[in-house]
Amino acid sequence: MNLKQLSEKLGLSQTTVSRALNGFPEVSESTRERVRRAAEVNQYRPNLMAKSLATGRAMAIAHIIPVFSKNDVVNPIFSEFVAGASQTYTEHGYELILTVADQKDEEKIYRSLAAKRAVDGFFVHSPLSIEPRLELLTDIGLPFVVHGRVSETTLPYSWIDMNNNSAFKQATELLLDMGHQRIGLINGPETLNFGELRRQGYETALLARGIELDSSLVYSAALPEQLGFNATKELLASANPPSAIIASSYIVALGVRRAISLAGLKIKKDVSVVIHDDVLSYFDNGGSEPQFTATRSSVREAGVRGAQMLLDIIDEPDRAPLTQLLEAQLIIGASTGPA
Amino acid sequence: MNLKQLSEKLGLSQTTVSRALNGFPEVSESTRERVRRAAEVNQYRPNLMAKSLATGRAMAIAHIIPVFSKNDVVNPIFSEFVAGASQTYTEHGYELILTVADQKDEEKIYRSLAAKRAVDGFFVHSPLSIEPRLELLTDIGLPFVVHGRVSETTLPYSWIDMNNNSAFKQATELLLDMGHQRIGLINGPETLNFGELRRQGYETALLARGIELDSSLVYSAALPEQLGFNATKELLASANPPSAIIASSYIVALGVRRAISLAGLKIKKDVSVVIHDDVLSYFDNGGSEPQFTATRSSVREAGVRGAQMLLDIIDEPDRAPLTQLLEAQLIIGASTGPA
DNA sequence: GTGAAAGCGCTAACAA
DNA sequence: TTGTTAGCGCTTTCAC
Repeated sequence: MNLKQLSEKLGLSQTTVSRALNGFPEVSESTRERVRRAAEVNQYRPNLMAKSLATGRAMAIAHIIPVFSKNDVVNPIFSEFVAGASQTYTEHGYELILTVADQKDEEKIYRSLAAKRAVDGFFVHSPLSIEPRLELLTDIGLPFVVHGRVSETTLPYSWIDMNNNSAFKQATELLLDMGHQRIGLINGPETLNFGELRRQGYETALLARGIELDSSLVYSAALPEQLGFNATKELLASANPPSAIIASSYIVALGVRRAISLAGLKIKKDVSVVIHDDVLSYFDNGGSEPQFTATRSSVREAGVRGAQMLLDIIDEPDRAPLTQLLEAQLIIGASTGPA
Repeated sequence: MNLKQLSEKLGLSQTTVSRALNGFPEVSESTRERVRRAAEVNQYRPNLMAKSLATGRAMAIAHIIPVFSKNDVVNPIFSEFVAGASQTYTEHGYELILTVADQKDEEKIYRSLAAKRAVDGFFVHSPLSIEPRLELLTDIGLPFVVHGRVSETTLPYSWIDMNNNSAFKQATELLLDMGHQRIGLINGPETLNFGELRRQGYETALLARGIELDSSLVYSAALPEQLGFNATKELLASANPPSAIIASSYIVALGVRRAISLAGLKIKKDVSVVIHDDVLSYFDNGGSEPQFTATRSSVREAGVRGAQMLLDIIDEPDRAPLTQLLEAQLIIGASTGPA
């Protein structure tokens, strides 16, 4: 059933029916009600393409997830973030267009989506510290929000991010408070902004206590599961092994656990920091439950809020860039001191 | 730049330009080349909405991911599957519309997307053993492919799935061959088809060796990480604990590992079965690398192929339903016998 | 408060 | 081989 058929059935013009359904003020309440009811009964849904063509709004947002190599695993936090965003879009009548693209194809994809008029805005994931997409998107001219931040730029842009720096600072401080002096860090790639910030937080905390930085305690790379495993194995086998390890992601933590268990060491306590779904610190495990559910739902919440920001920008394109820094929560159990 | 402007620039009609660009045969090669070049130079991209309105094809596929409760974690395998599908769609000029929806809203979403003419087909995820969406989608009439299978139905439908049954049968046989007699199974929800099939595979293997089924060795539920941890703790604490445990998913396996490590047991060998990204069996870990990369990329491949199936069906809607059963690969290290 | 008509940008009969 | 024309289904001026 389309507008024409519905309006004929009602003995009204398309105009009036359209106005009634879209809440225009000049329609009488009685007609509006009659139209509403008929639309309901006949399950009338405006054709999205026709509507978009007429209004110039695609009613869709694109999320572009970059993968950095052919077999790069898609970070599970995207699922949660996107799940949250999807919820917001659905509530506002928008669709979420998802494209998982090799990093080298990204520019083409952004441009193509914009030129085709297929979307009203973009969500940018996995920002680099130096981020060429910022210029690209500013050039394209459609609204966008970055999931994360870009450290080196003078371009204004909107973003939503967890406070990675402070979270890692806190996690490190916590370990220091418990008496640990040698703390390993297995970080994500430091060309990505969050990796840079996390390392900064870690170093800030150590330096504040007068502890010298020891680069042999820090690993940083992609390939997270293997990295976690190998790095931990090396750390534990070294002459002067750390008594605690901070793992920068859920996946890395898997490898850490496996290596610790293999070494015959017992984890006496897990400490989790809620940054996305990442589990940060491993040591002294007394058997407490990691808070995966809680952490996952915090990413989803970030997706909900980020999407809301983007829709706000679309509605009012000339406002100044919006930003949101979400404070990470430390989830900890009782301290038992160093192993 | 739109068609009209481009055609005026070229001194041709819109029709000719359109035909040249869309590969219609009646255009002379010289004009076609001239048009192509101009389109390239001017970065012309047909307006998607206008094109869709004119052709009646949305050039988009919807993937609807159900979540079963508010804080239900989105299974990471979806990321990979969707990543693979995205790749196929991009190559064919389709967009992927992703909606993560509470299960109770699903019907509304399918119907709405179809009624709005926003998509040309659906991908159905997380099928139940008894699946109401099958009837719904048959009623809606748009092409669809199920990621997984539905056991109880007479409706014809297309699907792509891993052979869960045979994979779990093989995994169980492998453990049996190594001398294990008491084998735990921590399964996903058995109302979901894959859970049902996995249990069947496990039981088939045991029965074939004349081993009696012991329901106290089998757990089945959602909440995978906690389930894995709690179930393993119980299993290990029981009077007659298993010497090997089959974990039905990556997330469950996390919990299993944690519980094993806490119990002071050493995992001597991991056995992984490549079904999506799931890690199935835990015991006797000698330190071999789990093949996460390989397993993840196999899900992605399933996404690539599944999307291709759906596009094929869209191109030729009257063909019989297509199906693909992908055989799971066992990835194992050397056997060391029971713990 | 309601309607007629033009137009969004493209495709596809039908003509030439 | 190319062009003319009529839609696709909706929104939006403009007129009544």
